[in-house]
Amino acid sequence: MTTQSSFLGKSYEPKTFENQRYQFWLNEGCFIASDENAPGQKSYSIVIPPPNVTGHLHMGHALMLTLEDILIRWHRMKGLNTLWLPGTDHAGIATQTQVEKQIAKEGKGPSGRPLTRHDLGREKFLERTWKWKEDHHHVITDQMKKMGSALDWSRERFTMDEGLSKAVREVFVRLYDEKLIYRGERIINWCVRSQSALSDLEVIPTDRKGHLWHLQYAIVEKDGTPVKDPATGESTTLTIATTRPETLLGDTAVAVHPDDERFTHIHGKFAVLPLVGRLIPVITDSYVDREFGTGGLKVTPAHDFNDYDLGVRHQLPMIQVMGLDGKITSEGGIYAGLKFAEAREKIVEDLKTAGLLAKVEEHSHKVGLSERYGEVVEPVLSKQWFVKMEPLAKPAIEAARTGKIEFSPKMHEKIYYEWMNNIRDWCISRQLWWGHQIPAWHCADCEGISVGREDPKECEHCHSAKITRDPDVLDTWFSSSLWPFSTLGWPEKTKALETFYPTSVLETGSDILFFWVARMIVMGLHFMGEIPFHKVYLHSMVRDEKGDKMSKSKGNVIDPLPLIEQHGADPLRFTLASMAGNGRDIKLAGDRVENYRAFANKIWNATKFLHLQFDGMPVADGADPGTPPPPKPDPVNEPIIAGKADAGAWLEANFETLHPTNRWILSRLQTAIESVEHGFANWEIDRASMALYEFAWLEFCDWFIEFSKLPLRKGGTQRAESVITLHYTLESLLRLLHPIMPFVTEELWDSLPWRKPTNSPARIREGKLPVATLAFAEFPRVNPKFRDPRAELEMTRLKAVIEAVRNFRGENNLSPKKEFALNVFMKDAATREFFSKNESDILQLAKISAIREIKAGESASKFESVILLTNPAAELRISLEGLVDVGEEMKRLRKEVEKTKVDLAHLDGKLGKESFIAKAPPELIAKTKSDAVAFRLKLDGFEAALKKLGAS
RNA sequence: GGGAGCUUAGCUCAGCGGUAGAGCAAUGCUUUUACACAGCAUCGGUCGUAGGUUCGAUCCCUACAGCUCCCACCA
Repeated sequence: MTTQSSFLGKSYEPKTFENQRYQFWLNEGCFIASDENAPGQKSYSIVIPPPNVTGHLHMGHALMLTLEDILIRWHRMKGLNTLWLPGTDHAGIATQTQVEKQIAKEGKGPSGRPLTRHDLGREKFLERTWKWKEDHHHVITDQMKKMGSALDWSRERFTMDEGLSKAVREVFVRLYDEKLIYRGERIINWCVRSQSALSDLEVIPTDRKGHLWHLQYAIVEKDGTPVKDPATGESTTLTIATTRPETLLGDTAVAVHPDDERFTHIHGKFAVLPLVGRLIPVITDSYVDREFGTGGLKVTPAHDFNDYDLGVRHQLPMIQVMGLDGKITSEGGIYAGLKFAEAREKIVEDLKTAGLLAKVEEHSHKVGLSERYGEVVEPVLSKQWFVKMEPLAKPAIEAARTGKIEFSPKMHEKIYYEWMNNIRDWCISRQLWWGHQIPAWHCADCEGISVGREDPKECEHCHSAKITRDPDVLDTWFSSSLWPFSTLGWPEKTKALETFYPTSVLETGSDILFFWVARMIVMGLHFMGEIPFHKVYLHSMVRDEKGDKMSKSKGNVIDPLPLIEQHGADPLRFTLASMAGNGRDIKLAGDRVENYRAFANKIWNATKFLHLQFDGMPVADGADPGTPPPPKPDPVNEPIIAGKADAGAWLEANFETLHPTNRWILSRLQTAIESVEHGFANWEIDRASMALYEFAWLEFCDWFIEFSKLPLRKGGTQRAESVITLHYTLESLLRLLHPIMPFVTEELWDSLPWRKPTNSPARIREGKLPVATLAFAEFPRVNPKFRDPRAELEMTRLKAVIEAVRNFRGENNLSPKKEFALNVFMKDAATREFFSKNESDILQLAKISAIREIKAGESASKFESVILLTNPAAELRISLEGLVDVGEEMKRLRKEVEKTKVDLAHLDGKLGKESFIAKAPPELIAKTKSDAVAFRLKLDGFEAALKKLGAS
């Protein structure tokens, strides 16, 4: 035997229960969704944005996990067949790099250099990477569990597992057959560091300080004779400004604007390529900006996206001078073999020597850096695989336009359109090993390509057996784009797909709108014929307290794990939930988490307070959480709730006769439920959080519990009523809070004497008994019967009286121990009734020794202070003798007078304006008038009191 | 170059047409048997600047300034 109050520790100590609670949920299968909905049941599903399989939990993950878990737990409590599908991403470059680093540490290759993946060979390297994946996979998944995420782990997927690989292959083959995937030689972004192509999105244009070198090109006729300048008769030269002089090796033209009169005489002529001596044509194109630089442009089709377009337009040769290895190719003549940076130096030097460098300017321009490594990415000409996006994008744009997919915050929809309307083909091949190898075989004989669901034995065009598989793998985002349906079993027609596709919501960081969200919409529509999700919720980036991006190099990374360790997962979750506002960046400061830890502690202690009311009650020790606890004898409330186990039903039945404070808190609870419901439903989770915080702390703890102490002490019916209200409200509050703070609410709820076990359809199907958990307890619903405006008004009045006295006490620095009597002049019968009814509460909470009514004309003392209330209509008079220094009190009164005067002047100002009277709405005028009357009365009262004190 | 967002108390942010709000911080008083991870009270703001619309503007409109982000091919 033990007592209820010893059930809970002294204060909130999350470490003592978080892991056990999570384990309990897992053991009981609380997060497992059913492949089929129960009769009449709806489904709700979210697929997780899969974190990098070898990654670590960062604040972005923590935010994502919190927000999605809130939606998931909320819907599960509302009775939906709820699936949150977990999984991880193979993250091509990131993972491969980590394994390469490990290999490099292990030893030296034959040339004495650190080992590379090439020393191991593709097969061995992939084996190593799989092992690395197996070894590290648990790190991130364990960390996700620490956050409390209610994920259905029985359905966990990995982008390279068998099923998903099958889906990837199926998609590739179909798109290839539909001619939506093609292979072509294009200019692409080449990352020398990773030796791979990158998509446009993986290149970050970054401001770099550089130079603008002005090069001089001699203009000649086709036969090499110099062209004379018509004005001067001198040999013509064209000066061209460039930020990348080394690319001149690959120049195949120079261009000027067709209407640029400065250059009319050189149209159709040729330029002598400096240092190289090659003759290249002068072309005209309106793309050239006359204002920039010298008005002349050098054209390097193989190494610049714009020049590539120009090259295509004018059918220029494309000379690849920058090699994939980061060195100048043999096309670069004497510069061959130099690294790009070295070549630039040498070329500038040589230009100077040759007198072809007109001038050098400082210049700031954009350089493409690799998203992954921050190193310069070079545009080069290369054969790659592409997805033709335009036809695929059309239905995806339509889906948003017709409202089938909604974006929140709204502004992201615009960004989505902007990108989708100007979409470019997606380069999907990567020269890596870790990933889905492209299912295409090249024939050595006919050069044909064979693509198929099964590995071919021979070329499908010429039947030659000399075929080799394309070595490239697919962009990681290719498999991610299939995630909403590949994870549910596609291309098989599974029950899970039928039940959970389209998913309900896609929630992720706004930074991967294009990388991921847009592409999922495209793929979902194309392959499922249906949108992949109904709503897109995009959260903002988490930054440090100064608003700076968190980065390892800056050292300002706030790691969620130590915060969980220190304060618990719930406070971290509450912090993130309360800051996930309107789409602006989240500035996270550690002390916020501390603050919400205090909140958790507050709830903890409120629950302990409730337990105190049951103190001494016998309960079974070590109750098995898996079985419903036996009904507990309840000596306190048995007489009242006899036969009725449901506190809510009892309160509803007896609502009319409840004490106003009880009716008040029940009424306020309905408002809280409404706010939470609205917040959760409308992607305003911060508001839902704040509403709960305020209800729990300010209304329930600060006022209701304080009010309840008196009846609890009194015993009898009053006590029973309070206990039941207290229990009911707290129990509802815990259910309301559960989606945001699952651990502490479950721990506390499980300690309650009257908790009811519940069950889920998935568990029922397995024949499992109900279990005591909030995981699928019913989420509170507004009960209109508990709405009570009269009780709320009564409480507002009561609070006004108590606050007025506390205010007086506070401003005069009076100790709460110092009790004094309150003389009250009551203006009407209703007020008189109010004071007599609430006397004990006022005495208790305002620390008053007695309330005495003073009749009209009667004055208690000269030394008294006056506090005027309009609601209830009363004057509180407090005798100052032996209590407060008269001078101090006069100061306070003068302050009040000043304040009231300002308020009054403002109102009078309004009322004195004819235009206001003529045009403002009548209700407002009436209210302003009555306010003015009240303020004038107040002012008179204060002035009279002041006068009296002054006279004494 | 185009676009979006932001600018409210020392800090982080709500409010978005009728006399400015919260939390934290600061200050004072309290160890009152849920909680000092607490209670009560106080201090603190010409709501970025300048115009306009309106009886009335933090809220709507215009311009400007500062910050942030996204997109884009200025060599």
